[in-house]
Amino acid sequence: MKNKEVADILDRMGTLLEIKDENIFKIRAYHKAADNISALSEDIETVRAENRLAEIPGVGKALVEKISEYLDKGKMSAYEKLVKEVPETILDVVNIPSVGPKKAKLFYDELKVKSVGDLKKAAEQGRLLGLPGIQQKAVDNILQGIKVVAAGQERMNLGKATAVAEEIIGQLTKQKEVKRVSAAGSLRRCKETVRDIDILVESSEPAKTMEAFVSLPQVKKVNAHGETKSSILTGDNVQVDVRIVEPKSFGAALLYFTGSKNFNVKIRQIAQKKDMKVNEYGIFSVKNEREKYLAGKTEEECLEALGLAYIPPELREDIGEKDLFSGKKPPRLVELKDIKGEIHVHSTWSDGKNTIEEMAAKAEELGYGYLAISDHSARLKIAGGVSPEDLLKKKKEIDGLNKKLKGFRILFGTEVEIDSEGNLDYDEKILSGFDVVVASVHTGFEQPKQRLTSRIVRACQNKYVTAIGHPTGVHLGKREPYDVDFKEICKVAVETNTALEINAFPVRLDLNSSNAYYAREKGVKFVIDTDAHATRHMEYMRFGISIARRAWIEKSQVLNTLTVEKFLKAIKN
DNA sequence: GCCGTTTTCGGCCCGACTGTTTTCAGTCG
Repeated sequence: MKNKEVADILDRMGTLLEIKDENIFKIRAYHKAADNISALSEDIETVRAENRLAEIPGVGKALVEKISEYLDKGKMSAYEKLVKEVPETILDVVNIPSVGPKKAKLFYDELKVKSVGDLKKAAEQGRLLGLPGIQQKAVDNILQGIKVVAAGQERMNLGKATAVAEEIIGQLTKQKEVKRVSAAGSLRRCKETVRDIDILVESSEPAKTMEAFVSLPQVKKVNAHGETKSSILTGDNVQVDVRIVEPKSFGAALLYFTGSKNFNVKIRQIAQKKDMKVNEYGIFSVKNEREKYLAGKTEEECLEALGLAYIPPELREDIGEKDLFSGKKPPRLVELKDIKGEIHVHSTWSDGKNTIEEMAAKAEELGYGYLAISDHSARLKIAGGVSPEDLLKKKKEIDGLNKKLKGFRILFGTEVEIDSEGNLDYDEKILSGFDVVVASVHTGFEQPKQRLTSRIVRACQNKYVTAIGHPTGVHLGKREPYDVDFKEICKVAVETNTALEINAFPVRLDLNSSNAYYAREKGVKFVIDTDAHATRHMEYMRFGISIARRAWIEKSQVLNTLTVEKFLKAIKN
């Protein structure tokens, strides 16, 4: 998939054009096209092969040519030309907080600053001071910004972001004057990764609440501290922004700060057509030059004023949004309470921290009716893979526990290795003994696309394989997904009635939402699993649900929303 | 550079905070 590459190059061009002082709308066109391409659920090379590039929103004749050139030759002449005029390394300068295209241009024009290194030197030697609009404070901010970037302010996974946010929300909620608190931004949309955390607060005493926020124990640095907006950095460099709004604006602000950016643009365009205006304070009619407040207390009320049904935050992205703005009700997406069991958790039989009995007790506590204990197979020695002999003992333990349990069933499962040739780690006789088989790749990530794909395809074709575990192998912040022909895998998964897993473990979140969106369109069935290695991990199910919802997945498309009897009937064999 | 249910030309979403200024530009979301 070259989607990210293409999106990156267009984004870079947008920024370079801005440094060149080009037309702002041209610049925006580049960024917008980049946004839409990175959110694309299909492989852009496929789109190109089928001559459908122009169907991507924001991509017109000129960009079709540039993108095609890049995909064909691996180079884009317009980009090459641009970096001859403006050094590419200036993009890193623009990336420094408090430095944007304008300041980068100023430093380049006046001081020949071409890189972050140049900028650091110039700042330390006092050469920035005295340039138009630059005083000591600005220099300090730039030096601080360079430090933060150096410390690696990457995106964190949804699990970590949720934990940080919920702790702060908990503390803010304790304030007496605080009436309502909600996360907003990409966290509320449940994106797989989140850069910073947005929190919205309704308070009867804003100044007091803001003071409390910037004084929280986890605050390392206060970046901004105002009446309605403050921004802090936590000990581990997570940026948290809090905004305080009035009751009559809470819904409008929540809508606005939840985004996504493009979603907001569309909402405002709809408003304009109806002689209305949308901002974070409310929905207003603007007939005859007079503004009248129409709605703002809740998101529901705001969307209704615009003639729209409620749109869950997870759907407020570019993918699949087309129908949302017609006023039609979005589908009833899968919810956490629909989940009746899961089929991919580990126990002390392999590398899990808890016994089968403890895992089962946790599942019951979560309200499930069944749980498949799917330990690693023999070959994965590093994770304590279960030998064929031990499988018999494990089965016995499960049978014994099941006799004691009422209204709950432990299933005998495995997470079987798909080896480098696509063979499974247990033979057919052993495989036939399991209730469920999750087949996964844990080795040979670097193999060529063709080979990796055929390994997974072969696993799907095995009549005992229930599902493919974490199908793309991504490790957020560590490892890119492996190079597979996802289109082919979806096709075979449908043909063979093999489910694809949405792995809810926060560093995985695999399938991701755009892959899951594509798979759903192709008719793939899903299982949502936590891959828990300890009882508490089973609470990660919520993140898998979020990914499924972002992919527009409904209850009927998720096998583990079925009761155990129906589930076992629905899977292969 | 994109886009069109009044348009193939003339629009293109909106506001807070900061740091620099005496009214605003730049950055950020």
